[in-house]
Amino acid sequence: MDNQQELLDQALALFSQRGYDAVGVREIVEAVGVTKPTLYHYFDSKRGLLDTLLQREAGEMLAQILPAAAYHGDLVLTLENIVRAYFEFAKTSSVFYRLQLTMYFSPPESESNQAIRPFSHQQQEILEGVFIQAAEDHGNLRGRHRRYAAGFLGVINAMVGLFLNHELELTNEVVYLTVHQFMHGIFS
Amino acid sequence: MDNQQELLDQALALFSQRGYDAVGVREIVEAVGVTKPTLYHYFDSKRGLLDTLLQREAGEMLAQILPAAAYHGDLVLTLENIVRAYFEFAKTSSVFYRLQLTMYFSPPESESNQAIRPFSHQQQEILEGVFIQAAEDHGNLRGRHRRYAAGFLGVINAMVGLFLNHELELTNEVVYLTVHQFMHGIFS
DNA sequence: GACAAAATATACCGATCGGTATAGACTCTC
DNA sequence: GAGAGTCTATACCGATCGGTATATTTTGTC
Repeated sequence: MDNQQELLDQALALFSQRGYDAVGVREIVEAVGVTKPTLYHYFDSKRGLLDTLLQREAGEMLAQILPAAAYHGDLVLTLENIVRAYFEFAKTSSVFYRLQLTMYFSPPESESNQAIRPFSHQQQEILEGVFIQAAEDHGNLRGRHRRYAAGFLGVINAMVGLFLNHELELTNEVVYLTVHQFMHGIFS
Repeated sequence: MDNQQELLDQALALFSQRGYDAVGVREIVEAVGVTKPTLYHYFDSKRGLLDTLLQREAGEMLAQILPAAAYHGDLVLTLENIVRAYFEFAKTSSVFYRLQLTMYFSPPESESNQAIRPFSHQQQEILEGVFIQAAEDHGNLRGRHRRYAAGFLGVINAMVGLFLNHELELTNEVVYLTVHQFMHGIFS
């Protein structure tokens, strides 16, 4: 009976399936069984709906990743916690994970990308922070935090991508293998 | 004076900037300075325009990557060649690289994703083939080719992503570092 | 220069787009 | 139970969507 939340839920499902631009507000309100003025009562615009949706979902995602990214001297442990947090979120919120991934890689001047950018930026800073802190203990990491953060997120998203296509299960073993490979390469 | 190629060029630029769904055919023909029937004379539909565009650009991309992915017993050398080929293509065709990346991560039921899928599949098979061949020489790689291919492409795209955001130059040093990290991890 | 074919333009199609003016229904407070 | 504020529906807006019927211009061939 909560039309506002139902609108967010259906918008999430539809955006994730076919994309923000390809889904009209008409389709969203019909999926919920309400009319357009109801949507525009809660959200000022289609873009406002997207922003509210992101605040809800991305907020939850960051809330799960942030504590996992606390570095306390053990880089391997921290990276494993991060990967586990990403995998867990991908498993419990796969629909949003897909949307977030799509938006991150959407064209730079698209509304999608502009809406996700603050969230992506926070994500990037969290990961970079880990490598910056770790560089205090391991000098040979210094100055490479940006590349490492981007590469690390790249492999995480690659694994989640396989999972979303049902080509991989996100087990604890994959967590270990992902971090181990990142730290020591594919030969060890 | 070649309207067909100009239409493809402008479509590429616009799709890459703002996305396939957000760009109307009207905008494309206006950018070229022709009218809609001209576009529909060369391409049956907007989707047909996209398909023709992909055939042209993705064909060229694969043509540059395929020879670099020839494995002749030296995995490090092959991976460096692959990374170099990707980086070179990203530098000379950054607009299409962005579009291709966007389409690869676009929603599974979107036209964008469906159009790029055959190309993505070829890409994936090329990379997996390298790791399958290399596993004949290095047994400990066996059975992991899918994860390795996905992860490797993940870091490549992460580096190109930094480049597209002007946060990284794709130098030969980055080629070496990317492959070295993949093979031996961040500590060595 | 006649003729066919390819290329392009004018003007239009129905459908959908995001968004809203207006009014009625529901809920809560006093 | 009167009034205020929230919520929702009917019905509509101008603009744009992808696409096309028709006609005209250009181009190449003989």
